[in-house]
Amino acid sequence: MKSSQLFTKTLKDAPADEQAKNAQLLIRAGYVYKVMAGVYAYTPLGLKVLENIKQIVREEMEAVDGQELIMTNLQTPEPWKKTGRWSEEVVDVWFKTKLQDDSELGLAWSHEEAIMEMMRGFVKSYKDLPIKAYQFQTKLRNELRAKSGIMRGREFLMKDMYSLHATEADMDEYYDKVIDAYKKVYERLGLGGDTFVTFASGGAFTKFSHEFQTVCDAGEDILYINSDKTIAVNEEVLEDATKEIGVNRDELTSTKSAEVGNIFKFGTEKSEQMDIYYTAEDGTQKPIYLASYGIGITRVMGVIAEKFADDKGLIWPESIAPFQVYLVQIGDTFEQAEALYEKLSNSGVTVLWDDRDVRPGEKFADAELIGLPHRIVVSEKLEGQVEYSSRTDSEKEVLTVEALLAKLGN
RNA sequence: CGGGGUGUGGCGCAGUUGAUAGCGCGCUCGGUUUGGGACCGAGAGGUCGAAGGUUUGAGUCCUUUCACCCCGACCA
Repeated sequence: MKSSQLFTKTLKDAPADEQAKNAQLLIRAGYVYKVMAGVYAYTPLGLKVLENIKQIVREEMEAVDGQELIMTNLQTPEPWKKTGRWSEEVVDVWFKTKLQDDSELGLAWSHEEAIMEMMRGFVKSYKDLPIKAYQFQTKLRNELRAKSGIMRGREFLMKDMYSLHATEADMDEYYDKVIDAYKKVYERLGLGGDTFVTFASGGAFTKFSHEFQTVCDAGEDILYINSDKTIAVNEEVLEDATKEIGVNRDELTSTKSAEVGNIFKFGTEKSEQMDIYYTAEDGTQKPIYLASYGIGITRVMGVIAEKFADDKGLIWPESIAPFQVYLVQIGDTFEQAEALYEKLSNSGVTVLWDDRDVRPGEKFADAELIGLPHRIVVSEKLEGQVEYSSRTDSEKEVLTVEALLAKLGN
């Protein structure tokens, strides 16, 4: 894509009403547009990042037999009334509205009840289980206070998967498989080394649920980690968890972290509350075991923006960058740039070609702000060769086009 | 929801003791430039978050209200 075709413009100054680093950089570079507190639009560059994150998550969910679907944002109250979660005392983030005939609706903040209601008609027999279904959906939550840019919004994109099982053992086994799948996701997102599976507070029916916490200064949680990084505990449950696993609190060091995933065993609670049963092999009616698995897609994007940025701008991991290469065209080199653009595109390398009629300094500054992994310069000075540098290492090398292609792995 | 702060062109800001708005960036046109956000000249663009009030006169004072940011509480 050519830079001249992007409708977004980069900004030298961040808006004064944003403090969070992720929001400042994402707005300055043209990835997001703020509509109101906690509500952001994703412009073409930002959408590409989201789609790349989604694709990684999608592949790993498919690898554990997840089936993708999409549920609705408008929800009927009945299923939520059965589980008690329509009550604003129980769930205080509901956006509620009404149809013209005055009947009530809720705007989706989660989908456990919704998917169970849907499954009522599909799960009749033990032969129908297990079921693993996931979606990417916009969640709407009327948070008292939105903050930290796109890391805690009132409208955000989430991957939520639900698994339904005939037995607890089957649920437990699958739950552990999803933990491994999640680890692969964070690994591929470049967060592997800094992301921990932690004990977290859960409902009465599971002593602990698990969170995936990524070390991040902008996070809202405090994580306690041991020296060889094999144990990480959320401060919320520090007392109980240290007792449970028998570690001494003094052996743990604390760090700020952001919750990038949350998995949860509901067990048969929803099934029983909603009166949804399957027929077992022996002909009896039995409740369904439910577990849910969330990853905040937009939050992950915010965490990555925060963690990897430097004083010049964003730094995207190769796996989710909107384009692989920022092509800086200097001087009267349009045809050379075009040929290189074609060549790279044909070999599967995505390129943002800065074809604008602006001075080189501005292009270099924008290359850094936008944060693509690789920068290539085409200039008359280079006499047909190209200059390569990576976003994380300012050392430049002059290469032939062939050598460049080899370097980019083609 | 409690506390603190801020709202002036797209963005960042200035407007002293009240006299109907100014700077930088960006934008348009012309020219000179062209490897690290150039320079010269000429322009366009705001009624000062909103409503009400005081006053001959309000961006500046008063009241109400809305929005945004930060801290806290909350986050099933």
